[in-house]
Amino acid sequence: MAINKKESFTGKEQELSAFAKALAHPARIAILKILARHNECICGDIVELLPLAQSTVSQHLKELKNTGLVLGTIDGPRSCYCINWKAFEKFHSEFGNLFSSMKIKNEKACC
Amino acid sequence: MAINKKESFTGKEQELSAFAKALAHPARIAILKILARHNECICGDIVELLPLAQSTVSQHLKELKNTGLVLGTIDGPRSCYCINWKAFEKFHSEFGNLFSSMKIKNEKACC
DNA sequence: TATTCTTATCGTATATTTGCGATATAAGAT
DNA sequence: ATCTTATATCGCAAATATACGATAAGAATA
Repeated sequence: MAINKKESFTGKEQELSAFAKALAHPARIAILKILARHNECICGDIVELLPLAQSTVSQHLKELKNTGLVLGTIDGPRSCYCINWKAFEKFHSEFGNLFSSMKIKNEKACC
Repeated sequence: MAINKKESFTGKEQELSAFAKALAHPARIAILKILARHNECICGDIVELLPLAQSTVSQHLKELKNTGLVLGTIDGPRSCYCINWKAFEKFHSEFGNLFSSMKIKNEKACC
């Protein structure tokens, strides 16, 4: 029970769902927006802009880093994060592909 | 602890993350693709196309229905599902807005 | 060296998700 | 009326996600 069946799906489906999962929490969307807004890389200032504890924010950042949407480097005593635009672009275009490939077949609701 | 902090974020952030969550599992992406591929509404044939039990597929369909991406009607003894193109379009454009609004500010990675 | 500041990680509690089998429900067929 | 067929829901187990405080680790500073 509750065995992970995710591997039974195609690579693209797994990839897309992993991307979507990264955005599946408002805090992570907020973090991405903050990172985009501040041109320079922001570190712990993110914590001050969010209603979450420092450890929680760090966890969300780790998830975004794991999916590749965010890059991080250590800058002296602090950590510097920023958006990985390349991965972001890939995500965007793959979603566009999914949407348009779906629409090719059908456009009419039947229910 | 583990109190739900999702309400602390903006409506748009919550909405977008809810949409993303709907796509955050490969099975649900596969279901959407199946629904798009078959022009007419497909019911339990989805179960045969997926490596999941009937009850599990029904649950995923319910989630897609709850987020509004899928419509369902009862058609005699069977259920008929199809994509809610209107909601789908909204999702698509809102994601596009997020992406482009982020890119306006910055385009250069700094890490 | 001791202190402080920043961030990551650990441990823990709770909530949610995923998945299945069993059962209920509802309509058509016998 | 009973049986079959299709689907939804219930109940449960296991896995993951969310959130926090406490602590560790690493670098700059006193």
